Amino acid sequence: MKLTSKGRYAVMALVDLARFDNINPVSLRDISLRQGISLDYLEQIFSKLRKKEIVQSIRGTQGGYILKRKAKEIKLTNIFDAVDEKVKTVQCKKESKKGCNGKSTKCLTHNLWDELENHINNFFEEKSLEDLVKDNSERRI
Amino acid sequence: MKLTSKGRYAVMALVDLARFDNINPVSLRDISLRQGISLDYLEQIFSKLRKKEIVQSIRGTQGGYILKRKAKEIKLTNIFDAVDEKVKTVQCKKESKKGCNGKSTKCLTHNLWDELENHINNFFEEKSLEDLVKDNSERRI
DNA sequence: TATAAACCTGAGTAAAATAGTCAAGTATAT
DNA sequence: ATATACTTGACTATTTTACTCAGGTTTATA
Ligand code: FES
Ligand code: FES
Repeated sequence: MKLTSKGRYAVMALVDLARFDNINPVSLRDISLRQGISLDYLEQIFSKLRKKEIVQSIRGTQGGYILKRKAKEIKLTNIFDAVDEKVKTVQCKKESKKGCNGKSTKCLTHNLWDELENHINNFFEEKSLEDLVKDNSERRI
Repeated sequence: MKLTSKGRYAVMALVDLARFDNINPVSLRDISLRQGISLDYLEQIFSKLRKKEIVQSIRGTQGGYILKRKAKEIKLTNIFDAVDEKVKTVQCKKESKKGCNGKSTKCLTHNLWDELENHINNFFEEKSLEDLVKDNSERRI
């Protein structure tokens, strides 16, 4: 079970962006330099974040990105959802009555993985971008 | 973030095995048929489980595997550890003072991922094989 | 109005991880 | 003897990841 770079970078970039929230748009180039993430890769990620209305883009010179919603209202779960970093523990289709083994009942471990999925998602639903920015500025004092 | 087949199968196979605990050794062939897991793959998995003393093998005809420890004392975390299904959220080496970005401080999200890792591992440390077997037999009543 | 900064889009690709298979054994109950 | 079942190690196809690359378009500003 591991976190992918895409998810990790998305959050990292947004924390960076959120720290300058509403002062100026932040260019991907700056984020790229500060956080050591490839610019081209960031563009892919921000394209998805924009489509899910987490950030807003401002084109042209002096352009960049700003948050579209308040940092408090952006949960980790929204970010992960936007970049397709999904938690997948069960093998079967949840809606189907069939199990992952192809049989007509769910497998011996289905409930367990379902519980695990909820356990992890709870964590993501609780954390907001604001929390992350705060945690970070506290560390710096 | 997803669970691999190896981890999923390891737990599934052990729940199957634990249900017959100490009556008879259970052959991998039987588990393979009941759970729909390739026999060859099961062999790989049980080789690891044996090395970590979670199961014990009995060779020859009528042979198979039995649990080496009590089901109550086998936690999910032990199983996952045995088959190298590890939870990996941070990118950097935890011991190192360097960050995942190559800089001399930890990145903006390091603490977050560390918390997440603990959150997930807590789940694995709480659940024992006994719990899983019970959950399952209850469902059947 | 020329220019450069910055966003935008889609395709392509190398490397890594996963999910197995395959082959050739050894041990033991019957 | 023989069939059942564990043991071991190598090998491979597929999928996923983590990017790169090549072209755009928009807009502030000199
Ligand atoms: S994971 Fe859902 S049936 Fe096995
Ligand atoms: S994950 Fe540890 S420094 Fe970034």
